[in-house]
Amino acid sequence: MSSTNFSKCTTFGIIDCNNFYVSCERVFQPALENQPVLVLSNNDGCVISRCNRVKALGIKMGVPYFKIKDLVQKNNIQVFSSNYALYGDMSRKVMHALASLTPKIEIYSIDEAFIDFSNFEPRDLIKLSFEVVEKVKQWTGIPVTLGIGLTKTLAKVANHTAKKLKIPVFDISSQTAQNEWLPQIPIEDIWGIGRGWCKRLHAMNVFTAMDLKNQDAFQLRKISNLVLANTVSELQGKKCYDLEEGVSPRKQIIASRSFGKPLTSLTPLSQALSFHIARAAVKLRRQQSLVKDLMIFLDTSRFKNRTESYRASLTISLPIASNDSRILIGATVAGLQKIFKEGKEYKKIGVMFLEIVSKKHLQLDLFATPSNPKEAKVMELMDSINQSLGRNMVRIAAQGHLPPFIQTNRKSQSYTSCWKELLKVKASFDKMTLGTSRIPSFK
DNA sequence: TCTGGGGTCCTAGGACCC
DNA sequence: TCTGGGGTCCTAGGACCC
Repeated sequence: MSSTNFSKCTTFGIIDCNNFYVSCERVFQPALENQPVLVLSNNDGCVISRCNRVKALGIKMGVPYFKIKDLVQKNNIQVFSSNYALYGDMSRKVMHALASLTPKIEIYSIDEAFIDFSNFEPRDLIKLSFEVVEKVKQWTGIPVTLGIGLTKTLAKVANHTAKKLKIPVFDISSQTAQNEWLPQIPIEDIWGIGRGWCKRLHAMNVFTAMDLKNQDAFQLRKISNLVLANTVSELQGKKCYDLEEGVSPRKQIIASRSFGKPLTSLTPLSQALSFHIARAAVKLRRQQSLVKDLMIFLDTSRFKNRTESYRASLTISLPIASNDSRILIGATVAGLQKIFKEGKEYKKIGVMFLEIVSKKHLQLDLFATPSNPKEAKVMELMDSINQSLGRNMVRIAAQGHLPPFIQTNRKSQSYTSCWKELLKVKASFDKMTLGTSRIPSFK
């Protein structure tokens, strides 16, 4: 391929933070750098982030913590409850750095972003990629891996390969690289191939990324679905997914939590539900949207037997779409009473905003009274107070006191979101020699 | 004793209409 | 009482992602 042709090719990069939550904890506690570390989900339930040493011990993603406690003790693994405020802030820092170093990015998840690498000469591209990895680490402390390919799916494959090879950058754009590596990648490691498809593809003697690439996307479409056919096309280098810039508003917002200990009576359940509705409403207002239909749900433990288990949900349609926490909470109180059943041990409650509309396109009911603009001001004011003084500083009375239902025993400090918990750095200057490059020691 | 939370997209099938 | 064929829209649920 001539270089003129090459410059017209679309090329994608994907950058992925290594063991993101663990890496965030390590930034603020460098002593953890060479120790085994893992991070747990809400209520310290499951393992959701592991450093390489923990992975090597065979501790799988999503495994319940109580099942590995012995292993943790034996190997002296440092365990953290999740600290989402911290991870969110670190994510913003990483994305900001990335945006300043590359032409165009799409934030794909808390720890991943696609990059538009089109129109680069291969040599420049590799040089830039190494620079990006180095600068992100230098500016944020977070180690990252970068994969490059002709499509998003191939870039993901490249990223996966880089991690396997323990190198910071890997480019799978060339046919040579694809011929060498695709036969070594099992289909379960491909973006978009989950457990269900994996099983069916195995039955068709498709085991590796190369096997899948060699399928006829058109024929496969007839017995599968669009997503799988697109994955095959993308492995063949035919672009199906573009870079999506800007943040698109959520089409659905969910807020729910499991309880540390089961709840049995209506009042605390109602408070917990109000708490989640208020959280979801903040997200709704942030993206300038309103909700028309919402669903509340209630659940006992997933792991109970059938006779004891109970789950129920109720969809509520508002007469006029709203984002006012008071209206949303008010609308659900009666609904919760309807689905609540006495004598059950509830483990989880939550809300889903299903039908979300833009504030600009609000349809008024023929008989509805238009909302008072002063009412909207109340929510604005509440959000701004909570933003500057801390979450939940002002809340709706129905939420009751702060939720006692979430258990986190091993949370690190809120280094980036709470003045009282800023990192304290003590420098001792006694050993420092002026005029040399020696750095003071930090405690 | 102890098992996360938040999203997207697609498809099948039912209801309803002409 | 018997009986066609096609279209749209909506919803629940599945599969996948991080």
